[in-house]
Amino acid sequence: MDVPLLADQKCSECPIRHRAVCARCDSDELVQLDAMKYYRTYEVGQTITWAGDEMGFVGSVVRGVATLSNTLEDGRTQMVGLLLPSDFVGRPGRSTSPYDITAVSEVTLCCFRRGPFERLMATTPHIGERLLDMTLDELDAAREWMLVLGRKTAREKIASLLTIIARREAAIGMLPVTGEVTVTLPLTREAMADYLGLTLETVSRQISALKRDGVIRLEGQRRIVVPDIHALIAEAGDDVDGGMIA
Amino acid sequence: MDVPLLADQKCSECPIRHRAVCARCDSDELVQLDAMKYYRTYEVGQTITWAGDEMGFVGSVVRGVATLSNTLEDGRTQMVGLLLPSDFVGRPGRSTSPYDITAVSEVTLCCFRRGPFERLMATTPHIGERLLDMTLDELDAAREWMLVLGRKTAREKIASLLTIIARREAAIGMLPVTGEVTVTLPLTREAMADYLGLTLETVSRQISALKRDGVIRLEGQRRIVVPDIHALIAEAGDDVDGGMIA
DNA sequence: CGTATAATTGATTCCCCTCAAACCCAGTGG
DNA sequence: CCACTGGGTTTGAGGGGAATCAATTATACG
Repeated sequence: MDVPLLADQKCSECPIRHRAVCARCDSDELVQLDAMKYYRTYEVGQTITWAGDEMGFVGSVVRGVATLSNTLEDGRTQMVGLLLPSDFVGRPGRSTSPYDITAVSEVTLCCFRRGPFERLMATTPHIGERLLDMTLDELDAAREWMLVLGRKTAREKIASLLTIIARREAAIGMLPVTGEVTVTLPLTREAMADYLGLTLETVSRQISALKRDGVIRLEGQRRIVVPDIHALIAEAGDDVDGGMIA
Repeated sequence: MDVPLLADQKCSECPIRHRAVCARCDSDELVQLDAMKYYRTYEVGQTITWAGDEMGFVGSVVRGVATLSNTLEDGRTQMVGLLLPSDFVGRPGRSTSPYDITAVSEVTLCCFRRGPFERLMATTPHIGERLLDMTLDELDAAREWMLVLGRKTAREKIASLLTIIARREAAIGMLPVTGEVTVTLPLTREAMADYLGLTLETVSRQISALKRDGVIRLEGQRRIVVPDIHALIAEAGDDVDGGMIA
């Protein structure tokens, strides 16, 4: 790994310090969090928690990508969330997750035991306020995704996913996103299909079609080069772009 | 109308007192809310706000049903939320809604001007806490709906919608839901289609099919009788029922 | 009764799923 | 060095479920 060991990292030097649930905490509050936090790391493919299982902690994704997904009895699964660095895991006041949570790359979580965290929340409005904002953002994202799932064609779905990942990579890395963009897919074709409500074959076919039409180029199978981000956004069929991408 | 006029209703006697954003407020806080609240009523079909427009207030649905929906340039629309009594409208800290909000029945809102409400939130943790809980519940509901949109067949989608409405009516009315249940649809076929990511023709066909198969009966076109709620739940294809229905 | 809106039903088309085979590539071990 | 493996991916052939286009029927309302 080319990242420093996180075992003893101070909150003040944390890479997600200004975006995570602790973003608005002052230095006193940070000291308290610092004292109660601990890190956990998950391998590629490892399950962080199964739907319905007890989860003794909540926390933030520090590094890596995890997914939330729902499954029907007969095995059909739908991904309902993509957790990137700074996203919050778990729900205060509830000890189980209604979703399977899975690491799709190596993931590091900054964890807090549920009880102490809830007690801290009760006395530290900054945390609850930040969590409310983050939750409202996630709700907006979930609702935007409902439009993708319910009304978009397979081609538009693929373009939407690539656009979203480009946006989020831009937001995290603070990179200006204009002209030629390279997106590194954190997901397999199957995971993309589960996110988009498609089959993996259809995902593969549509990616090939976008490549054939010159909208994207592939470098290996996880790197996608987008020569003109606006052409991709147009393929997504959205009304107006969200403003994150110039 | 068979409901009393709400113009001067006291919060303490409000029908949604114990479920809305004000649920945890003590009597002092309630006095403050009482002083700043005002009611607005919308006709059937009236738009409460267009996506992107300024909205000077937030509030709670007191009576009636409203919908949140997203629309693409070419007119495809996807409903992303159903607002029933006690649901919150608007977002603190943001002056526009990303969705169209429409009254599908006559709707009464209990409104608060944005500024005063946000100031009250800053000093009254009970409100923010309740709003966080409500938002987390809505996020769960949105994610559950993503599974419906992404992975269920048309027939399962219809059954899922009927199940959800039955659940929510039960929760609001505090009625025990067992055996034969009657669901009053607040939505037209087209609105159902927009919620389910289908066309109105497919909605109609699947309702006819469920009727033909004895899973439901129609009384008029808005009342649906479910002889055996468990048979309907089975049609929805869900893994395990949510526990609200015995 | 006549009009408008909502709902049902039918005929046909097409997009995506299903089933199936081949391919690519990295890792492993003979 | 190369065959062997296995996961991930691509591509093909065919079928099915929902969309589309179109007509008819019900319901509400003046």
